[in-house]
Amino acid sequence: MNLSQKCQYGLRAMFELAKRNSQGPLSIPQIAEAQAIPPRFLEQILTQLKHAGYVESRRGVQGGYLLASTPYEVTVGEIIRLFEGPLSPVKCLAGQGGGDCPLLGDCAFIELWERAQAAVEEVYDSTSLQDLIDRERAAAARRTVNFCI
Amino acid sequence: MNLSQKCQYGLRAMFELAKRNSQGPLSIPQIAEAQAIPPRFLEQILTQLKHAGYVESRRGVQGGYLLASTPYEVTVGEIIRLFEGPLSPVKCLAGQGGGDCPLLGDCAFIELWERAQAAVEEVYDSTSLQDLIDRERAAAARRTVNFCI
DNA sequence: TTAAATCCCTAGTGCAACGATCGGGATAAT
DNA sequence: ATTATCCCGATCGTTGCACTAGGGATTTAA
Repeated sequence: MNLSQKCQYGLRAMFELAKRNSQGPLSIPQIAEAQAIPPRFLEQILTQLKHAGYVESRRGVQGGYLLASTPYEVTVGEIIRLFEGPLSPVKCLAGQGGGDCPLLGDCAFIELWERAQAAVEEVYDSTSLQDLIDRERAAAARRTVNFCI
Repeated sequence: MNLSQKCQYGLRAMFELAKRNSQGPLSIPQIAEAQAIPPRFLEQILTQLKHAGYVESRRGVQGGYLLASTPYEVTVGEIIRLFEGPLSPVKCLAGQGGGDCPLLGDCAFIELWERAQAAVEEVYDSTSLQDLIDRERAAAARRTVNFCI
């Protein structure tokens, strides 16, 4: 069920990069401050995102990180899988070897786990970074209207 | 995402009690063997299930544990919540106090987490122990047919 | 050419949760 | 009285998580 802090930081970093996609590279301190992430920890997270091909980096003065693709192309599901592995509630689904389940074969729960996994995958895989940006804007607009009323 | 081993053991124990509901109390060794659960660990788990009101116990010779209600009345969702707490992917949804999220209020992700939580809740809360028993029987029947063919 | 800003890599650390075990006590049936 | 069972509290080893630290490599700018 639970997503790790690292995964959430990773998503927030990607979100920040997506929001300010046109401003050139964002440095670690910039992202860290905007999204309240410990900077040295963020460094590790960005390295991981880079190795997986989701961001690019520029070194030296004025350097930083950039999205490797557009916010429309990246889904939340991909990022979560990068940090958490398969989105399955139990190990025996995750590992293709079946893990070490002693009830292999006639487990009454497998179908249940598969359905739960499919349900969250539907949500996460159908949401792109751009969707998050759009929703944030919509929420901000709603807040403004409420404030006026 | 992941359910703890303890939670899975708890579900399997409940499932075993449900399957053999009419046979009188099941002892810890009986359940442990049938479901491949370390006996001393199972003891703790059954205690937890008892305190929460899901099972009853009989002491002494011929004692053991019984389901406190019918397999139709208990959902998988309840049991999972007993061991794992709220079915939310992030802390800030789980704690009614909002946890310690520094972005409280204008977080672009909240709606996403709510949707993911609702998706798994739909699956887990709509499955009773009896459903699991029925599905296991159906799966066994399917295997028999395949074997005959 | 030097200096500053930035990313890059490899450890290492403290803590809490998890999975499991242990010892010994209470209770009930025979 | 004996035995089978549950009951309770403590403990223990491992692992993963969240985070910190130190020192190096590049690139731009002055």
